[in-house]
Amino acid sequence: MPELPEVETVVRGLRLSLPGRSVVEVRFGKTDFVEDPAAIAERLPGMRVSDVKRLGKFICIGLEPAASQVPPLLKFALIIHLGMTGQLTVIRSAESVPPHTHGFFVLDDGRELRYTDIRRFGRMLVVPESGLAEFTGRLGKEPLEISAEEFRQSFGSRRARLKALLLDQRILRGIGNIYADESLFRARLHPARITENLTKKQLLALHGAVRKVLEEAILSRGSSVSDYVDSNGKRGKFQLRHRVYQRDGKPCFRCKAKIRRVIVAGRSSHFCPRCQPAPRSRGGSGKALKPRMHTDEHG
DNA sequence: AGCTCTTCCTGAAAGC
DNA sequence: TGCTTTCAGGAAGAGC
Repeated sequence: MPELPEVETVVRGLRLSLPGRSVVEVRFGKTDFVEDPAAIAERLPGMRVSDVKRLGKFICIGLEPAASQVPPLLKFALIIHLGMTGQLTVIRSAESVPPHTHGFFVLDDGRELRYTDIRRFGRMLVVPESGLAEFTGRLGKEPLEISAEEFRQSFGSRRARLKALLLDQRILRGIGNIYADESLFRARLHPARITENLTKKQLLALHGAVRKVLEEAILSRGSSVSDYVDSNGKRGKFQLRHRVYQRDGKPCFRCKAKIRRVIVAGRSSHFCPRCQPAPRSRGGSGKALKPRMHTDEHG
């Protein structure tokens, strides 16, 4: 599944191909993942790519009028979310088209940008440049940019489970199931722990673990667990370095205990029961925190 | 506020 | 063997 490291890898690849190129033609297959496909097909031809950015898990392709006599007031961005199985590739137009390819952006150099998405959980839309700030404002902080202090403020006083908060794009943008689980393992924190119960030290460990996991994954060009490929159609390698994700039943690399999988916050969550002790279970090395028997039901 | 359930969609895998 | 059911999951929305 494309998360921050995968999207970052795709964006870096697109940056080598797209800026300076103009869109000649747009075609769509199925369009149920596209917001206003007719407008996109009408507005993109003649536009030139100015830049490619990543906003969390969104890919943001900046477009400006290619003809110099047109006032550059009409800048906008094509924004794409890859969902679960989305792929964005740049390839010569003559190459064969894989199944489930539903978006074609023909470029002026004999190549085209293609969008392939088996399950069509992805999203595609255009946003005028004037609306980009609002779009970005709905998202949380970049995990690779947030400071330890900001991280502590965002997480410190919440009662939700750690896993739920890590996946919440309004708090941090870009983390998905893989990197949530991998970060929690490295911080030695159970996914179901209530965030406000964490010590300062634990929050700092989590902040560091998130950064480190994401940076390592980017260096490995992302995780290819199902359909993920980069803009050249190549798979990533970080799946070979996963320590808990989809390793249930296998021994923990650190302590040999069997990795377990449970549902937390509606998502399958993989963890080591020994390295990441469950909340309120006896067993942790004794901190002063005693689990409460009863809590008030309403809030 | 935060949890669970549902919806979207397809293909793989499990069940019968 | 072959058909049917279940599951997986990012995100958004409903309902509790």
